[in-house]
Amino acid sequence: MTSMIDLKECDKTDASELCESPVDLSSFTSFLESFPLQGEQLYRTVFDRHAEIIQTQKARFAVANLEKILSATFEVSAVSGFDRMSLRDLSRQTGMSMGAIYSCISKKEDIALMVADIVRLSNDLIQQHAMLAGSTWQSVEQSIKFHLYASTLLQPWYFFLYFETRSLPQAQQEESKQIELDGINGFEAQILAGVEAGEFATENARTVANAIVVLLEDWYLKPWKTKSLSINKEGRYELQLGEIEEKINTYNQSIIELVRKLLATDRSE
Amino acid sequence: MTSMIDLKECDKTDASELCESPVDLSSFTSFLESFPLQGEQLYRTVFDRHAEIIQTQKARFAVANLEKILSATFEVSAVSGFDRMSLRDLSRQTGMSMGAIYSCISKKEDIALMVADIVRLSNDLIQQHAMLAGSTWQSVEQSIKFHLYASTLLQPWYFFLYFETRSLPQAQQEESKQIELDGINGFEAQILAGVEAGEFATENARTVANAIVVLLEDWYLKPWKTKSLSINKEGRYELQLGEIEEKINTYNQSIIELVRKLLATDRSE
DNA sequence: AAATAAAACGAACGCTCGTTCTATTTTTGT
DNA sequence: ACAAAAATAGAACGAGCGTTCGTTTTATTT
Repeated sequence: MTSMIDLKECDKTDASELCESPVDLSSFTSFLESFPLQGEQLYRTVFDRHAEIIQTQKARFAVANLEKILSATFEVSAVSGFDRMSLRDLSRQTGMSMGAIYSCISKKEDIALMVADIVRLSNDLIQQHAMLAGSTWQSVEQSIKFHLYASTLLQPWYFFLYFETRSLPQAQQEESKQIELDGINGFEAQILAGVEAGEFATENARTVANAIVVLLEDWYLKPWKTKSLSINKEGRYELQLGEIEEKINTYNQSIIELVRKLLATDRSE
Repeated sequence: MTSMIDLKECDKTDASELCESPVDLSSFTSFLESFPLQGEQLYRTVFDRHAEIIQTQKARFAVANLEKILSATFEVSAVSGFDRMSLRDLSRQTGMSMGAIYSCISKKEDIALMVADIVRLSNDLIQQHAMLAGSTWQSVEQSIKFHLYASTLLQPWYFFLYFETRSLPQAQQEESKQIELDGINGFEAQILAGVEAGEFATENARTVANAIVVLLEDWYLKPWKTKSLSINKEGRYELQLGEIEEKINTYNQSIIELVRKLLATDRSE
C-alpha cells in the first residue's frame, strides 16, 4: 500500500530514467543532441509528469497545446509578470479557447507548477552528471558548463521560476530556495574535495561556491547584459546557433578563469 | 518657460542636495548616523518628491501614512508579490481605510514608483560618494561598503524593486536595467583606472565589475543565505545591531578578499 | 465656541478575473 | 460512412479587484 503511494510521487522525482546515455558537453551543438529536455520530448515529459491533472488524453493534442500554453506564458509574463497575465491574454496569444486551455490545466497555478517541475528536473540532471568527472577541477568545470548549457536552452523556464516563485504555494517556494542551496552545497563539496586533494587552495570554499552559483544565475536572468541581440520579424530576439555557441563559450571561460584565480594553489602558476 | 518644466522634473533627479555632509563609512553604526534616507526623513523625502500626486497636504499626516503604507507593502508583497497584494490587504495591514490610502497615492502603481524613486536616489548617493576616495583600491572598497550598508538599511526597498520591476511602466523597467548597468560601469571604470595606475592587474575588468555587482545584489536578495535569523514575537526576523554589524563585515570582507585575488598584480603578494 | 478646512471612512460601482458549463466541431475506430 | 469519444468554442457566473465619492470625524483657525 505504501509502495503504491510512493510510486505515485515517484514520477515527480526520478531524474535517472530520463537520461540513460550521458549528456555530451564537448560543445553546445553536441549538448543539444543529447540533452533530453527540449523540443517535443520536453513537452511530452510535462504531459507524462502531470497526467493526473491534464484532461486531454491523447498525447498528440496535449503536447501541442502545452507547447503553445507554456511558450505564450513565457512571452507574456516576461514583460508583465505571471499574475498580470490573464488567461484571456493567454487565449489570445495561443489562439486557443478557454475550454482548450482548461483541458491542459486544472487551474492557472498549474502552469507555474509545471515550469517549476521541469527546472527541478533539469537541475537534477546537472547534479547527476557532476558525479561522472575524473578530477575535482574537471567536475567543477563540467558542472558549470552543464549548467550554462541547460539554462541557455531552458532560459525562459529558469527565468520564470526565479521571478515567479512567489506565485507558487509556500511549500514550493521553500523548495526553490532549497534548489539554490543544493547548488551551492554541490560546488562547496567539490571545492572542499579539491582542497583535500591539494588541487585547490582557499579559506572560504562557500564564498567561492556562492559566487559561482550567482554568476550562473546571472546568465539566464540578465541576458541583456552579455548578449547583443538581433530582432526577427515577430519582434523577438534571436541568435544564430554559432553566435550562441560563441557567447556561451566566452561567458564560460570568464567564469572558469575567475574560479581558477580564486582557487589557485600557488602564485607561480 | 522651459526652465520651469525643467524645475518640475528636477526634484526627481537631484541627489546632491540631500547629502551635503559626507556619509561616514567607518562602521555601520556611524553610517546610520549620517545616511539621510532612513526613519522619518526617509518618508519625508518620499512626500517631498511626490507632492503632486499626494492629496494629503500636511506633512505630519502624509509622512505617518506613507510609512504605514510602504512598510505594509513590503511585508505583504515579500510573500505574495505586489500584484497579489490587494488594497484591501493593505487596508487591513495598515489599519487605514481605503480613502486614507487613496489620499497618499493616486493609484496602486504609485507605491511601486515611490520605491523605485528612493532606490534610484540611494544609488545616486553611492555613485556620488565613490568620487571622494583617495586611491583606486580605496574607492572600490568604499563603493562596496557603501552599497552593503545602504542596501542593508533599505533592504525591503531594494528587494521590492528587483522583484517588482515588471509591475512598473516599461520606461521605468528600462531605467532599472540602466541602474544595474551604471553600477557595473562604475566598478569597471574604477578597475580600469587602477589597472592604468598599475595598482591592479586583470584582463577582464568588466567580468570582475559584474561579479561585484551580482554579489552585492545577492546580499539584499537572499538574506536567508548568510543570516541566521531570530524571530521576535510578531513573527518577524530581527537582529541586534551588533550582530548586523558583524554579518555585514564578514560579507564585506569576503567580497573584498575575492576582488583582491581577482585583481592581484603579482603572485608573491 | 463656532466656523472652516483637512483627513478618514467605507459602501458602492464598474470591470476583469479565474473558472465552469453546455453546445458544437473534430477526431477516432470500425 | 457513421456512430462514439474526445477536443474545442465561447457565453455565462460569481468573486474580488482597483477606484470613486458622499458622508462623518478630526484638526485648525477665528
